[in-house]
Amino acid sequence: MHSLAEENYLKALFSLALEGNGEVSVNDLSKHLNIKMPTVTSMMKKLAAKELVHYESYKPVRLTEEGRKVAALVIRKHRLTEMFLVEKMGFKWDEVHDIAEQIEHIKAPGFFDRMEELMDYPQVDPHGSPIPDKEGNIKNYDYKKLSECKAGDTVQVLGLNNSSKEFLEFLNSRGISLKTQMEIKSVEAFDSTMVVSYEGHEAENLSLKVCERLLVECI
Amino acid sequence: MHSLAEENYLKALFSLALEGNGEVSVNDLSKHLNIKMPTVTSMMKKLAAKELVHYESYKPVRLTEEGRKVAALVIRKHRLTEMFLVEKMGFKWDEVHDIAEQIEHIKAPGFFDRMEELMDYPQVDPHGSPIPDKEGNIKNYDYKKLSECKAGDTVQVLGLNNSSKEFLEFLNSRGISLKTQMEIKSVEAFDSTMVVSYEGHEAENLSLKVCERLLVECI
DNA sequence: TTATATTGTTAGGCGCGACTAACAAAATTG
DNA sequence: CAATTTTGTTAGTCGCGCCTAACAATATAA
Repeated sequence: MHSLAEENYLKALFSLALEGNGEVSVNDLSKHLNIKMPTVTSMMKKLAAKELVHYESYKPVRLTEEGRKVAALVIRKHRLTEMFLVEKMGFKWDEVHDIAEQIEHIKAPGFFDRMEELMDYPQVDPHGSPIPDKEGNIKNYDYKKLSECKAGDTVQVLGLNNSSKEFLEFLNSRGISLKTQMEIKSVEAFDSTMVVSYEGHEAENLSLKVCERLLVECI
Repeated sequence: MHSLAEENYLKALFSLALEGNGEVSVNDLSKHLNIKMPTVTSMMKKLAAKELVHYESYKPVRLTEEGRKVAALVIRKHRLTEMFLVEKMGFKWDEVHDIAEQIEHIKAPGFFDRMEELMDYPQVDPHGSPIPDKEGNIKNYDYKKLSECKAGDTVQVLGLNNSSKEFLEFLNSRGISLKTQMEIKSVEAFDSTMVVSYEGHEAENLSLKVCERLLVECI
């Protein structure tokens, strides 16, 4: 079995790999986890010895197939938990991350399988991120960023790029959630700010930073 | 905050104290936790420094008021979790211990409070043990052991003394659960074995070992 | 292309929570 | 009460996962 620390490194590698081309620098890992570089280096050696990562000195790190699977299974537990907390326990989407962060390390596959069953096999978590299956396979939706759409498009919010507490609170304050449908009224040429309208909001300004974090589908 | 190891020591102290007079020997702790004595000694020093136990060399250990409270709050989390797993997630009473053993260390009071609310403030866990309140107070039911009853008594099972997997499986095999009502047909003078009858079981033999572990109320 | 900045590694240390070996105190018992 | 057994402590070690200080490699810029 893998330690809590190992699981966190694998999870970090998984998500950083998604943002880039699959290769992750020790530095990025260090910053992402808030752990000093020498510690990261030595953990990379350990994970390499366990064949969970490909690692050579001074080269970026890649997950092995096995490492990717382990990471995906932790992420599965995280996302099932988040969904369960929202769907079955009445938490808000901005309250679930920290709890899920702890529960994802519980060693009891049946517990998570039971959650899944009780929710009738959800495909995504409360932030629109896909839930890996028991084998660690992830269905890859490729949503557009809202920022890639153009004036006149009508879109539906289906996911978030980076669901920090601050971003979720911003969305709450604007009444935006998953499934919200919006029409792009205009895009400011200078700074890419968008004016959008949706249920109860006639003309809301969304900065580029926001538009890049909203994942949508044109409808 | 207290480490996982510390919480486990406190929990062990709490339950061993209940079995005796409140004093627990290093040896008992060591055996109960499956941790060698020197390790226990040094943890006692650490807990004493944190004022969670009263400890002097070569003397038995007692929880302080604060230590008792911390232990009770961990037990609260354990028992709420067990109840939630059974009531809301459909697990059997003999499946929940190991999962609860892990979840009890989650640091997220709101999570457990929400469980409690969803279950409408249960008073006992699936094995009949009382659930401490948020302040760590435990309501003390003093049930009788079945072994203390006599032929002719009619009793209701309300709790278990020591709910090991093996004992729970034994009870399952005999169709005995919480709330089961039984009449004591006879008590064998030689070895205290009881013959009891209950729903669907005309004459079941229960050894002294079993009768000492069944907590009942005469009705 | 050399100087500088950034990134990564090595070496050594630390606290935690476990361990063994050796010894000391207390309890039991002959 | 003395011998023995049981219980408890001290001293020292170990792996884990973190750290800092110092140095080395690579990348960037002058």
